[in-house]
Amino acid sequence: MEIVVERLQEHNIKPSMQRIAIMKYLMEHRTHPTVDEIYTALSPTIPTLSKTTVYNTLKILSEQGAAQTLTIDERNTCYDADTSPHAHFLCKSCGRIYDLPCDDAVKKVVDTDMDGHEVQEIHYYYKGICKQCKED
Amino acid sequence: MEIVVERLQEHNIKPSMQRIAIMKYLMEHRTHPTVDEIYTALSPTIPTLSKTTVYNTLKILSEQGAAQTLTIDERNTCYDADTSPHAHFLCKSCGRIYDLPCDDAVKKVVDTDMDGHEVQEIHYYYKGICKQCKED
DNA sequence: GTACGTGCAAAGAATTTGCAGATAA
DNA sequence: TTATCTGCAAATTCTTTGCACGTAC
Repeated sequence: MEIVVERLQEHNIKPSMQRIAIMKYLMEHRTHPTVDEIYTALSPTIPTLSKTTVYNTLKILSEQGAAQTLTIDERNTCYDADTSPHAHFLCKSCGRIYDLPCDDAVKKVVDTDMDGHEVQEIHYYYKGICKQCKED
Repeated sequence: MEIVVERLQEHNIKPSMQRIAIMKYLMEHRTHPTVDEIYTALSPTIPTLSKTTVYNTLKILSEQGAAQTLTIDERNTCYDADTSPHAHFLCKSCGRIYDLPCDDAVKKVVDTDMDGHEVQEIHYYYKGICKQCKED
């Protein structure tokens, strides 16, 4: 619990009850949930929670660097508490998003071929059929 | 003109007047336009054009591999006639999307660390401030 | 004639906004 | 107090759907 509060404070976010719950959910569920998934999961525990607050909170978390916004899924925006450089794989069949290690060679690209642009965010997305779905 | 028709046919898309116009626009404007930009640009020339047709056509182009769907911009989906492997840079200030060469080392990743997943699409997105905006 | 393409209007879904009440330093 | 946070409802925006008409082979 305390680690969640610290995480918020490290990123200059005042730890309200709702924000703690949302940050905590993101840290414990590395499934890259959508706004709706988070809302649905927390609603029973926090009956007064509104979707607006989930939207607001995720926006702040993302802006302050406490979470990452993923646009890999065209339908819904997803969120990830892991802000370290890593790639994502979206399975077109089951919809799951997997984390993938980000090769060092890949990171190097940023320092080289950027034509003078200043890079603040890196998103590596792969899409296809995941191992599990291929086996079925 | 003929090259546009060929491009459609190569991807098993019947070349209607609207489809040719949209494919042509994409091939001549490498600015990664949105549905709205394409619609607005072509409307004067094709007064009866509907946005539904633009949506339909871009969906087909993307499904058939004649164009690429980009989700780098959280607000709008963008389209790119260049389907060869290359990365994209989105400037958070001016909103422009730049093409970037895709390092060979990057492509290699697909064959190695994929945990058995079958990759069908690769999207490399970078975000930040572009050279031009930094100079202003 | 039959299958396909187009475009209007309506529906649907995701997200944002305005604002009033609740909360906290 | 004084800022900020929350949550409802309404508005907005993007995209899809249903359907009738048009077109082409």
